[in-house]
Amino acid sequence: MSLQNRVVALGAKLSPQRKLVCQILDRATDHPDAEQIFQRARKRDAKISLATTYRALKVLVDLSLVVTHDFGDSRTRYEVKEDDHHDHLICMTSGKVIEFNDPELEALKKKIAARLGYALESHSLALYGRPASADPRSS
Amino acid sequence: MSLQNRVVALGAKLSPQRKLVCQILDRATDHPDAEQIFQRARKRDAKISLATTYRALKVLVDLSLVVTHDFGDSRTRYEVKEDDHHDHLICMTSGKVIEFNDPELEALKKKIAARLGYALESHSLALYGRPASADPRSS
DNA sequence: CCGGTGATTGCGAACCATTCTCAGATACTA
DNA sequence: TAGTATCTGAGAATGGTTCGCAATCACCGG
Repeated sequence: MSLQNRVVALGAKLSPQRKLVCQILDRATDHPDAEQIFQRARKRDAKISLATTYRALKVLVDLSLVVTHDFGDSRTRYEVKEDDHHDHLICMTSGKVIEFNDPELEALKKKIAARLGYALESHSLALYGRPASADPRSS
Repeated sequence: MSLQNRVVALGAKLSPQRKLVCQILDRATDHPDAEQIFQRARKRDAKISLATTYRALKVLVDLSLVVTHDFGDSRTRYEVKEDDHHDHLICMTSGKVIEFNDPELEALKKKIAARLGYALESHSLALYGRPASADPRSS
């Protein structure tokens, strides 16, 4: 189901601006920050404001339809929350973000929390690395 | 070896202000942010500025003697880098930060990066959970 | 001891991402 | 169609962090 349909399904209002932000996130293959989302939104609605972009993103995050990431720079990245959870590896050479899913890792995180007496609610993980193979400049 | 001695060992200057910041970090058992470190420094040097506190922290981080953490609020936390690496679990009920070391997790992170073709250089991990036992309000 | 050179400091201004304020525009309800 | 609540754009405000600058300090050769 598309992000905007899920917004409606949850009973939230879907203004033209929110719809636009939903569509941009649905189509995004990268992990854009608010400014990038705002710039993309602008191309289809020259009047949309950055504040409204932030407000739409907050609504989506509050509905748990979108998740945020912090990749070490000081900008919050946004991504549609999919059923298959994944974490990220950031290439320190090219800046590229690689998604990965590792069931063993997921299980281990829960296990560690449980061992400490906690029920895991969420987590943030980012791996930072450089290409290991022959060409360290490859992206 | 104390943090300030390590600074000297690396050939960096140790001004009274930097020395003070080093001592505060060495004694800290929590994960203070810059403002907290500044307030603690003030108690022994009423003239020290917040900017100098930030500058001293930057020197220590650049020397890889101190690491930073982001626990989801918008303040950077500082911690002396010890030989034994650990990650953190943040209690969403009390805000308490629990350190843990899990060799299996460390190995897995490296393995995942390697599988993707990367050499792991660093990572950031924070688990967020709530007490799993009888009393969900316990800290 | 003394001046020179470069690093460090305190202060306040500047920055940047994000949030807030507020008045006007919209949308649903009755 | 009026009433009420929500949303929007614009720009000001905020909070953590960094910068610019003049004053100060530390160390060196003489």
